[in-house]
Amino acid sequence: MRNDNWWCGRFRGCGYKVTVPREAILEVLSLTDKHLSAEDIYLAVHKKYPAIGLTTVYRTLDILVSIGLIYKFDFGDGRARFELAEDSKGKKHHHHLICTKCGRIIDYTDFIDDEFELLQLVEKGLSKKYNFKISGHLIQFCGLCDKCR
Amino acid sequence: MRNDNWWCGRFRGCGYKVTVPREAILEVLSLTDKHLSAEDIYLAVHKKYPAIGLTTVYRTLDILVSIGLIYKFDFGDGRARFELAEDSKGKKHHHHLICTKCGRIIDYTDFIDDEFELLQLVEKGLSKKYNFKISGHLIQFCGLCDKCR
DNA sequence: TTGTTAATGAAAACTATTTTCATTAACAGA
DNA sequence: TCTGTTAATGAAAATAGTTTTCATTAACAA
Ligand SMILES: [Mn+2]
Ligand SMILES: [Mn+2]
Ligand SMILES: [Zn+2]
Ligand SMILES: [Zn+2]
Repeated sequence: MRNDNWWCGRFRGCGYKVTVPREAILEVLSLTDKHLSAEDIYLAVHKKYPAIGLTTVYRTLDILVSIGLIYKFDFGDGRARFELAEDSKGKKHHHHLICTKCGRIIDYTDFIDDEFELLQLVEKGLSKKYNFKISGHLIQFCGLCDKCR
Repeated sequence: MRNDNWWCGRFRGCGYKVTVPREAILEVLSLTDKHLSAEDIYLAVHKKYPAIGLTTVYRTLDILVSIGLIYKFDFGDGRARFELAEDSKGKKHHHHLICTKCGRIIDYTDFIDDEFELLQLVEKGLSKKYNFKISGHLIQFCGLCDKCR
């Protein structure tokens, strides 16, 4: 049992082994506030561990999404982007503001309480009406940022 | 001036010619309530006009998105999906409920007024705080549909 | 320490989408 | 209606993100 990072428990609990690539990938994600693509992560990880392959990055990201440690987003630039889920560290639940010109992403938490209140109401209503088990939501605004408008 | 469909005006007004492929693609989109992929549209159009190519479908969809006649969505299945914008015909503004297991998409308009009210508030606040010119929003819920839960 | 088996990396495959380029058709003006 | 200009088109090739294959390696339970 090499390491006792906070994620090892969740990882082993789901039947996955704790490996060097997996730890390296999670470290990269936990040290940034950006929304990284698989290749971004590969390049960052590559600096410290040049032997880790892009395939492993993709595979690990799939697992991390499936066990809820990270979120996967599509911001319309043709590649998936990832960010650590909020429950673990100091991360707060937030939504996104996307510049359609330069691709800049802003995390915002303003009005999140008002949004949460409405989300509760809507989720409840929808799950009853459509007999849906709702597990998540996506809210984002798009437009032009201060530099692009 | 061959045709006088409602979209011809908008089309010519933006400097685009009205062509057989463009009309065929818009017809397919206006006759369905589904969320079609480029290939879906290509196949549908192909039945009536076998000469129309997939490339033209992609090109036309790009234009239609850029002039606001259709919306482009990513529902996580690896291909873009399209649907007619609401302002033109009997279409109402709506949001989406997505089954993560079978991929089913449900258009819902329930609570849309409450959502709209909040969106107004949030858009106003965000555009002031971040000096963003907001042009659109995306709201969707994901979970398991009645058949998959 | 060892055996089992999941995890890995390189290369190839896959797939949605875009680009290239020669040909065709829309339509403004005559 | 006819014609010239030029945007639009379709086939094929290229691109790029992601997934699959398969032989090798490493995690970890015993
Ligand atoms: Mn974020
Ligand atoms: Mn819809
Ligand atoms: Zn911008
Ligand atoms: Zn379903």
